[in-house]
Amino acid sequence: MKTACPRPNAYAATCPTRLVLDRVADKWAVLILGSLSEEPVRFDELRRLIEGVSQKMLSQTLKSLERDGLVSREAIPTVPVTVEYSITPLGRTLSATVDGLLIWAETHIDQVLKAQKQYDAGLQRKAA
Amino acid sequence: MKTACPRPNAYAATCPTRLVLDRVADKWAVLILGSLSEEPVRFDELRRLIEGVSQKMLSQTLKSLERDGLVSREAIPTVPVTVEYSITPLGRTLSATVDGLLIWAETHIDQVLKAQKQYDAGLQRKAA
DNA sequence: CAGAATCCAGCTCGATACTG
DNA sequence: CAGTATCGAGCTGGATTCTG
Repeated sequence: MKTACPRPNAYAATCPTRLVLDRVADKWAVLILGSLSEEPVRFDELRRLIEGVSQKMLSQTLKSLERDGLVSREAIPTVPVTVEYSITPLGRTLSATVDGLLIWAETHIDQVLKAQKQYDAGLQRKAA
Repeated sequence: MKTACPRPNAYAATCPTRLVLDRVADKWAVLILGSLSEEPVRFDELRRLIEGVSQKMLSQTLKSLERDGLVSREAIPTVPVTVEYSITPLGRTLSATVDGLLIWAETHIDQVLKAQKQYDAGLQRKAA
């Protein structure tokens, strides 16, 4: 707890750490960042790439990401308009950090699943 | 994309990576894990420590964390009962990973805030 | 193609009250 | 102290429809 914005109680509405956490907590945001890691992608392409997004959530999330400076938007004046989204350098550093989490998930999911089974089994016995 | 559970499209309901992400996305879960990092803490103590939790969310989140094997619960048979929650080794590895995110937040929040200002300023001009 | 706007079903979460 | 149970307001997000 030696940082300017103290953890773990950095969640007061006034504290901006919360803002970042909320962003990462957003399923679609993480997915979008990942999809843009290799190259710029168009709106509709993203829609197909990210299975299950509604166009509302896609548009909404892209707008937030752009506002946060994590993604940049470029409208190319073709007919009809083409819009390319790409990840910014800032977004890339965040993405790298999030990757740490994904790796944790992949390497520890077995333990989590096992713990769940044991827990549920314990409840079974009590119920009986 | 060389992992067993492919990213970024690891979000299908069947894919357990999602489960972990959802856990991390949970504000209270992160806060609880942080609060337990030093030593075991009792329920009511947690309630005071974590400003703004309802006892419902605290109880609910603790239960999930316990089920996932991230937190362990020990009931001490005093009168009235005392219950101590502590972080497990598994929970500690997750917490360490999440810390990376918190550090990112602290070191980059300035850039994010600045980007937001610029974005909002841009909208202003259009509206005018 | 790239969105904006509207409508509403469902789930989350806080508040409140009660229990062992 | 350590919870559980219930209820309702509010927000989230999907489906649908429409525009430049």
